Amino acid sequence: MNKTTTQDKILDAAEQLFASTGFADTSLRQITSLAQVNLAAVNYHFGSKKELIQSVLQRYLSVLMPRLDQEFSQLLSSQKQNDLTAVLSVFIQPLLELNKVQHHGTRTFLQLLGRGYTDVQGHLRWFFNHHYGRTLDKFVLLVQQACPDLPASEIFWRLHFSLGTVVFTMASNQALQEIAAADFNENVEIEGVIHRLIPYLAAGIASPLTLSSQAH
Amino acid sequence: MNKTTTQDKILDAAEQLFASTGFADTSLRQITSLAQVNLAAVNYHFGSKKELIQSVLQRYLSVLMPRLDQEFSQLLSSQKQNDLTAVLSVFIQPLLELNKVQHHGTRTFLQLLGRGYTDVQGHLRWFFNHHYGRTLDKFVLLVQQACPDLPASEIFWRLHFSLGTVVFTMASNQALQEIAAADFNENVEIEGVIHRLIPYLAAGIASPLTLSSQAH
DNA sequence: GTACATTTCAAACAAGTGTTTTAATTTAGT
DNA sequence: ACTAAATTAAAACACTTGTTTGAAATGTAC
Repeated sequence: MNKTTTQDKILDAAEQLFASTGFADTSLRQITSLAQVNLAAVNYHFGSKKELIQSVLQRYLSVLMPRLDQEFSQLLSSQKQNDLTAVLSVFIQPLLELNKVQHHGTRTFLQLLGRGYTDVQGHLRWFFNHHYGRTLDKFVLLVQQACPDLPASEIFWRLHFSLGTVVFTMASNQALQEIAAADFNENVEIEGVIHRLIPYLAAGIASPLTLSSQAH
Repeated sequence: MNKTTTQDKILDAAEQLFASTGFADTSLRQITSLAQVNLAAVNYHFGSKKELIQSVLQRYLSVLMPRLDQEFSQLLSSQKQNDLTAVLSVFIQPLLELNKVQHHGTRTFLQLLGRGYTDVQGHLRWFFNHHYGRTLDKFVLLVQQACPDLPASEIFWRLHFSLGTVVFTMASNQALQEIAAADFNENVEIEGVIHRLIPYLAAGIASPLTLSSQAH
């Protein structure tokens, strides 16, 4: 048979357009046109555009987040002192395994994540925290254990700095890849970007407290 | 007298709405309504929404960029070896002086910068590079001098990581400030955020090359 | 094969967008 | 004060958006 349902055709087309153009700048007509499906099918199967967006993200999050949660728990229960690079490296494998759920799943998901935080500030942030807040708490705890000298507020800021790095890099991933290819003859896959990110993030998060940063 | 022209009323209202809501999500009717000005005035005085956006940014960039350019040139001509933190710290004073051009000018401009890079990918990027590419080149050169061990391609990636940090932090500045105030009783001004950013960015950019990052 | 529920389809809807038009008004020069 | 230019104003334009409607088509169970 191998028939893909209308729902799946919509999800596939939507995630592709969302990743490359953003949520707000992708119209339902573009999606249904690419999916070769009637316009009304989106509202019939998903209810609204907002719910379609959440469904697209859920396909990845439902695979990724339990996997991450398990890794975090395992690291938390192990007695040995975890250094920051080890904690951050936990993301690598689960992220790369998203390539199993879709062609270029890792790249697509990370781009979607970037779009999710830059395009819409409201309902996606809530959606994510509401569903996966517990998992996130475990990660923060691990970072705090790895950086015992940093006050919680400083960690808060630095983790958001890091979120910005990841989100922005992934949202503009295509443009960056093109520039890197043109200027440096580099052809970096998404895996390469991840491996470049980890040391950068680890160094930033663990940077020593300075007088100027403490004063404010 | 003290009469503010229609153009200025539009610019003031526009920058305020653009900063808090983004360029795409702010309509001309919102702007003209807040400015208490006729809708057609935008097209009459600025031509189009796109040109209005550029004008809003220009008010700040025309002050900031020549100032930065001068600082960069000075640092380049000085013979002593500049360390990365010193190079990054060059931004602080010129940025804070934007408070002279407008109330909360620094915060507003940085938020606009964030919106500029996340909302629209196309014409603002071109606009910025076209007008201020030379200044940017000087900055990149200074960073390369401060990090002689890093290959140019690695610096390229890390500077874009850093751009992401700044842009994302500034775009979501309001939300972050609110969380920090609620969770840590912290009331951090934009100046405080800048002083927290510098050590984080410096550590990330200067982080040592690792085997894993070199392999990809 | 008939009855029922599910899904598809073309069309229209209501609301919002940036922009243009045309006339009225204000401002400035002589 | 008169004329010409610059500005403001209300209205309409052309277009896109997400969503809804009601009829046709398809699938499913008895």
